[in-house]
Amino acid sequence: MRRCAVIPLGYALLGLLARAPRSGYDLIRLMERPVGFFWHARRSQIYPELARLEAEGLVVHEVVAQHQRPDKKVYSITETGLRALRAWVVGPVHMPADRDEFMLKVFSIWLADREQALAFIRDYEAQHAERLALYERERREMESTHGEALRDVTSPSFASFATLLRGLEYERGYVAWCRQIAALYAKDASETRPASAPSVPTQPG
Amino acid sequence: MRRCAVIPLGYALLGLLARAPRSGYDLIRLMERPVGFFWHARRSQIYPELARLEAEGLVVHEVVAQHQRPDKKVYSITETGLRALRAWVVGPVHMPADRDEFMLKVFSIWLADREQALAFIRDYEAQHAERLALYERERREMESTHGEALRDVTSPSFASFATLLRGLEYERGYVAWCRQIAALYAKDASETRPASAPSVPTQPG
DNA sequence: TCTCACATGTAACTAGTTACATGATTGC
DNA sequence: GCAATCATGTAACTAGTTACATGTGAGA
Repeated sequence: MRRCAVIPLGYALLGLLARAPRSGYDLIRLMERPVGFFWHARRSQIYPELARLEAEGLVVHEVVAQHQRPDKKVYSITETGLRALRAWVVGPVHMPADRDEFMLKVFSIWLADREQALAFIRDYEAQHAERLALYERERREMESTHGEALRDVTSPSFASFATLLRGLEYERGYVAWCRQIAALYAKDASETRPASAPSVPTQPG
Repeated sequence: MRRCAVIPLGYALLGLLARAPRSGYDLIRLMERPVGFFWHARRSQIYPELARLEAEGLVVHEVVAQHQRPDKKVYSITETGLRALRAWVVGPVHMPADRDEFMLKVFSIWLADREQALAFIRDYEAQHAERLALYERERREMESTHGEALRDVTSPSFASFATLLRGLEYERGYVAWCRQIAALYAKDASETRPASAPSVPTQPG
C-alpha cells in the first residue's frame, strides 16, 4: 500500500483544484485538455486517485444535488493539499523517462521500403502539424481572453500559457524534423534515379 | 499471459539486434545510450523480454565461453524477427502518451516563490544544455566516423543519426523555452522594483 | 581493500490500461 | 430508436520500477 508519496497524477489533480473546485467529471475533461498535452490519465485512474488524495487529507468533496442530472462530488483542495503542491512544484525533477514510440520506429526505419518510410514520415508530420495548429488557436484564444495576466508569474494563466508555449515549440520542432528527414529521402531518391522522368508505377492485376 | 503482441521494448531490442548480434549485457548498455534517449528500460525488464522474444522465435541465442570472464549469451535476430520488425516500423503510431513531469510542475508554478521558481527553471535549463552538448558531441563523432552513410536511408547509421537530430532539436527547443520563461520572470521582477539598484539580500545569522 | 566492469537473473511492488458496469436526459 | 453528454465507479490485467541476489578479475 502506498503510504505518503503522491504520484504525478495526484499533483496534476491538485494543480487543477488549486485553480478552482471541480467535480470528478470536470477533472477528467480537464485531464484530456489542456493537462493531457503533458500528462495524460484515464478516468479509471482518476477516480481512485481522488479518493486517495481525500484519504490523505489533500482534498475534500461535497455532494452537490442537481435538477434533472445525477448528483456530483465537487472536490476542493485543502490547506494541506496546497502546501504539498507548493513543496513539490520546485522540488527535483527526475529527467523524463523519455518514451517516444515514433522515434523507436525511426531507429529501425532503414529496414523499411523507401516509399512506405517516406509516407510514414509525412503522415506523422501531418499529425504534428495538426496539433501545432490546435496549439496556435489555443494561444490566440488565451492571448485575447487573458491579456496581461499571461505575463504575471503569479497568475494561473501564466503557468498554463507557459506549458502551451512549450507545446508550440515542441510541435514546431517535430514538424521541422519530419521535413528535414523527408528531404533526405527525396534527395536520396533523386540521386538514385537522376534527371529522368519520375517513374509511374504500373498497377498490376 | 501475453500471447502475440510485442511491446515497444521488444522492438527496441530487435532494432539493435538487426544491426548486430549482441549479448544481454551489451543490449543493456545500448538501451542506456543511445536508445535510452528515446526509449528507456531497466535490466530487470530487458532479460525477461529477451527470453520472451526467444520463446516467440524472434531471436535466438548461443552461449559463448570467454577466458577469465563469465560466459555470455549472444542473441541474434531471426528471419521471423526481422519480418516482425519491418512490419511494425511503418505501422501506426499511437500519438505518444505525453508525460513530462517538468511541465506538470510548470502548470502549478504560479504558486511558487518567485526566486525559487526562477532557480528551478534555470536549473532545468542547465540540465538540458548539458544534454544538448552531449548530443552535439555525438553528432560530430557520427559525422566524422560515418560520413556519407548518414545520408543513405538504407543504412543503420542514417536511422541512428535521424533520432539524434530529433534529440538535438528537442533539447535546443527546451533550452530556448527555459530562457524565454526566465526572461518573463526577470521582466516581471524589474517592473515590480523599477529603476532602483538591485537589492542585495543580507545573509542572516 | 574497495570499487568498477563484466555477466545474469528473480521477487515484490506500483502505475497505468482496457474492458466492464449503471443510469438519467437531450437532441437527431 | 440511437448516440451523446452528464455522472460515477470496479475488475482484471500488463508494463515498468525498485530492491534483492551472485560471482570473477583488474586496477587504484
